[in-house]
Amino acid sequence: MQFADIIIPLGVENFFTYSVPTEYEGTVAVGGLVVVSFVKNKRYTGVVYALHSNPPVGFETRPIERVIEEGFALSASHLKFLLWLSEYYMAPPGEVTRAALPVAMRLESYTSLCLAADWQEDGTGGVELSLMEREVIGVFRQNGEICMAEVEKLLRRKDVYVAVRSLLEQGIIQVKESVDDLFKPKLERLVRWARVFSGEELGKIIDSLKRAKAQQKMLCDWIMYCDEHHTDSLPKAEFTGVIGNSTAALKGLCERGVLEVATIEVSRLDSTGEEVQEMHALSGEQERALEQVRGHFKERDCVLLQGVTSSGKTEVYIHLIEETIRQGKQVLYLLPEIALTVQIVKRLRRVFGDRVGVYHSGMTDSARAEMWRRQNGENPYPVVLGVRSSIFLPYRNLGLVIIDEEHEASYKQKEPAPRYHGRDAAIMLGKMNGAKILLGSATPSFESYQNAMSGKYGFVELTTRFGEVMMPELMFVDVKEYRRKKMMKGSFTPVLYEEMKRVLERGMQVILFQNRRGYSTFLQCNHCGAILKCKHCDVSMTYYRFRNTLNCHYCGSLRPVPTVCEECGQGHYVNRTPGTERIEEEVKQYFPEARVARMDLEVMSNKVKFRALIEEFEAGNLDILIGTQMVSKGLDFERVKLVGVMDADSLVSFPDFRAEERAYDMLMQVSGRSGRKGEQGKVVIQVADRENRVYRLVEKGSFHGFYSFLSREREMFHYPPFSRLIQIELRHVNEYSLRNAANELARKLRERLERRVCGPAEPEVARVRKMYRIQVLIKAEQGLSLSKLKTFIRQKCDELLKGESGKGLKVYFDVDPL
DNA sequence: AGCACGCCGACT
DNA sequence: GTCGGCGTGCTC
Repeated sequence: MQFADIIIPLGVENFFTYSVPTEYEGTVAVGGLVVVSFVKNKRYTGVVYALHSNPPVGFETRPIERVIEEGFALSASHLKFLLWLSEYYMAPPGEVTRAALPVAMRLESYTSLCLAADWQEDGTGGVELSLMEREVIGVFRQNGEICMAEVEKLLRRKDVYVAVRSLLEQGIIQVKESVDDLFKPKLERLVRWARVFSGEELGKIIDSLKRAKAQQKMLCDWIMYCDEHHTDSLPKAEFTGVIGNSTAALKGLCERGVLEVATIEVSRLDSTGEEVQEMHALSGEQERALEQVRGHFKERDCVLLQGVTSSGKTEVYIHLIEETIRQGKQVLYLLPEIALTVQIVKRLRRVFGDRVGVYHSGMTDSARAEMWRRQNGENPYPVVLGVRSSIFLPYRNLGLVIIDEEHEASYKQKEPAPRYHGRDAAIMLGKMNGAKILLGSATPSFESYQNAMSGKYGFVELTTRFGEVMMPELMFVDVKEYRRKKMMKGSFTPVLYEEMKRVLERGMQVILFQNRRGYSTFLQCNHCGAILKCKHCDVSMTYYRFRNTLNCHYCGSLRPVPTVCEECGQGHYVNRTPGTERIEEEVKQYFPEARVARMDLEVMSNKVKFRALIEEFEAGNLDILIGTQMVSKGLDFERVKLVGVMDADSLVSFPDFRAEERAYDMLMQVSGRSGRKGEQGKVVIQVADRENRVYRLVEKGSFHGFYSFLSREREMFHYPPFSRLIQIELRHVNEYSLRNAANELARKLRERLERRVCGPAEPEVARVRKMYRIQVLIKAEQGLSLSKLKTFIRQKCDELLKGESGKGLKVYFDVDPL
């Protein structure tokens, strides 16, 4: 008898052993996809992890029900890659598999029931049927093939299970498991109103839910969400994320007939029929860069290409892609976010036409499945352009991996698990496939730059902007000074105000950049502008108003707010929290003529609104665009002559050891928006903390200087790239139990890891959906065995979970957190 | 993930 | 007492 260990694509830790029916022996292979029943008669697509002949003890195995053929199997190297990911990021294989297989391929069946074909009305075989049983039969007669939940709904009661069960046993009804074909337009689950409710009705329902607090909360949140987003339905996955993830509450609301989970068909993807054009000729510098990249690839797998904005990195990529596919090999081109880089898709398609496949989260499930199948088949796209999840597609003979904007934090997946880094995973994918890897950025991550400087990666630079585009003029303006002189116009220094006026008078455009601050607030001296930092970690401390204390997000230390400024001894600390809405109001006040628009998260989340706004601005129907981070990326506007950074201090003062690195990047990106062809643009950067070293380093304009200056500190404090970090997050409903558990864990870990253990420290958002969170950070210096370390950590966490303080405790790992 | 089981608090 | 909500554990 043969057995197969199967990975079920759920967040479960273990493998599950199934028996291989004799007719499938030889067909079932490691990496293959199989259909198995798991819990009751629910079916899942699983991945074969191993085949063996050791009968498991302690439970009966169930048979594999079906083997999925037709080119859906994972290759050995694909499976190996997924298992590496699971191991490295301390994520259960099931979780990784769930991320790797498009939803449409993770079929799960809905157990449906119907009347047995051979059953006849009068042929009760002498057995008396109960009233309930007869009612159930009636329902089936009317509705044909339906599932349990529907029987319950139609009969408006929940105790039908016994009757259905009994009917099943008598053979009057039968289970009909329909396993859908993998290609059939797959269905998406949608949460929506069961019917239309009036406000009055909703009020009554909310009142009636007094005893069901979770349901009440969920319903209220849902009503608010619908109002805000002008919608009345939401895919279930999103619903779980945005509204709440209590399945019990959702179920309750469905049973009450308030909401329903409907199954909706989703459509397929389109293809481009664009004319293929010649590649652009490279400039001298680009040609030289390309030559250097080729040279490095002869000896090394990875090359870092650092190119200032508009230096034409993409053109270099295009030439490398062309060479690679000419050799019959595949290319993976990774981007941090597809939405803002439509231009790249266009450029690639202009040269490579239909040889470019695009893969991103905006695609429908079936489209993703189709892409997956195509890549696994005879005629895969030679070039895949996509976001981080593209690493999960099958690759035949990968020759080149390009990771554009490799420093972008959005490469790191946070929720849902697995928490992997798209860049690092892609590097590993490339290595496992013997491909070359090209990392590109204007402001590389310290990790990659360190690798380049140490000689592990090849390093190539592009230092001049392409064409007649000049670098903009940077002006740092001291807000503090004008504030003292009472010369501020709201949030505008006279310098920024005058520059804006000048640009607007010429009919040109302005972008104002206001950093989105997340939840944390920091304290700044109202006299000298100094920002309060932690004494041990060199990150700004987070201010908690209700406790009036300062908390270090990294080492966990707490301290009261000093009454006078520790730097100048004169001013006192004030809370800083600006916002884009206020800036908009001020603009309207000071520039009543100007046409203003705000681009924030709301606009960003709506594709139609976003595109409309960009078009308006491009067409010159808007004069001023106010935005957060997003305006710093990918958007090129001809007529923008001025970029104003409202409050650069908020970039620098994030409670994070990477804050300065990110601030540097953002200032560079923002500057890149100003002044395109011919004319030099201006960037006005308003700062209070004028002495901050980041500004000095930005002014000097040398990335290398910036890196060498800050990397010494990173090394001293044992931060990446000189150490690896593993973050352990504990969650619990009870704050005290959580603290106890965290302290116990930290103590256990310290027994062996000693000073490598930091914390427990409270995260910025200390409570999420009723769960308190706390984090323990492990710093592993170079040379320490990561796999041994992870085993040790996991072992200690398991001990904790099994012990007294493990009740109700949840443990999450984040390897290489950002 | 989703289902059964069991605890606990409200209500006849 | 009993009913129903909500947290916990398990699934081959």
